[in-house]
Amino acid sequence: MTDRSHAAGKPIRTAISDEDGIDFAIIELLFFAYRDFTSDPDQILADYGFGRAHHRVLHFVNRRPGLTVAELLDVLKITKQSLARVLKQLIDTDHVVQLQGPRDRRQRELYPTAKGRALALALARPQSRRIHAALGDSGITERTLVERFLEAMVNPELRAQIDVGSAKMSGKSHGEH
Amino acid sequence: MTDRSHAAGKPIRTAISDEDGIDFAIIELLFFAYRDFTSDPDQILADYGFGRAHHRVLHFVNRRPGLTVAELLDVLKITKQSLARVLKQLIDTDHVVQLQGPRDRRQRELYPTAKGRALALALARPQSRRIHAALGDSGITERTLVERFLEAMVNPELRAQIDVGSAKMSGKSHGEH
DNA sequence: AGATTATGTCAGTACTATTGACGTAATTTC
DNA sequence: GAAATTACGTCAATAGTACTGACATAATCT
Repeated sequence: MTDRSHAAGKPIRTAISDEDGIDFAIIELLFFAYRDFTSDPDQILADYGFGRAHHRVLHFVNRRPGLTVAELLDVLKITKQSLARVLKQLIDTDHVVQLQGPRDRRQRELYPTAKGRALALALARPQSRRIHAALGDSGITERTLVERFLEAMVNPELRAQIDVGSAKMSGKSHGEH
Repeated sequence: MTDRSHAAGKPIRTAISDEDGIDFAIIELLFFAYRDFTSDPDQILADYGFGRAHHRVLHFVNRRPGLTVAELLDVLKITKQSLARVLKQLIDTDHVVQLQGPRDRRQRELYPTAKGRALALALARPQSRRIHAALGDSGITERTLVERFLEAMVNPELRAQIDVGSAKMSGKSHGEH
């Protein structure tokens, strides 16, 4: 099994480090940080028979109540078919409700129920605790620094999807002007 | 379809914000940042018929040449069966080679080939560019701040897996003393 | 009336992951 | 030296999340 016949390449024994100025340290840290960050809610979700997809839908429905199916697809960057099953389960279990769009009756505006809001909060709580602990541990007094870095990591053309201050989307939600 | 009969919960129309002091802003930013961060290499991987799992294996084999299968499983937090197919493909395509462990011949030490190293670099390049651009855009002069924050986001008991300075793991690799 | 839009749904597929079971070879323990 | 343990590989079955393509319905726009 260890034979490397048939012209296999020779093993490279030196670790990749900063060749070509690649920032492997932060690349790797992002992997570890995100891995553990998402592991928090995963255990709660398992109790409901839900997965990460449910979490993401629930999160954005709570953050932007009244968003339409099309808007949700755009934020999540998934297809209609992928969303269908997940959204249906959330509606069947009374975490999310659909309302006919007032202006356009074809649209379905999505809203959380009290149950859906409670679950969203329960899922966010351990994640928020982790963030606050991390800010404290790393001695970063200005959380703005982390916010700015993360925002700058997002594709420029997609930054419109973000509402950092949660102020832009208080009254009416989307694309109003 | 918009009937909410059978005792459905009432829609909540106010956006979740900072109730209970939950840090929704950073929670959401982490989602967006990671979504776009991983989208970079995905396109390159598609050309090889590979997925994110291949990328992760390739990354760690390059970062810690000579790690064993068991160590890799521990870092990735997946099962042997999940790794099997992915690793086999990387070996068959001559990106990774296995060598018999010198001390323990049951072990398979994993090393990148020149081909595997080249691919790892190609995958890391756009991610590194994004990170540097983000550090610049956000006006963070000290990259240490971001590193410290991300490291603090990782579960304390798992921080041993990280080698930030890529200095800890130069000569001998893993689990010494 | 006809085209377009928003949504839902069906069929088929792919990738990544899971658990459980079993086999083999090497090492360790007694 | 025999027995137990360890490291790895593999087979079978299953689940969650995603994909493409196609089609249907209702509402709106032209």
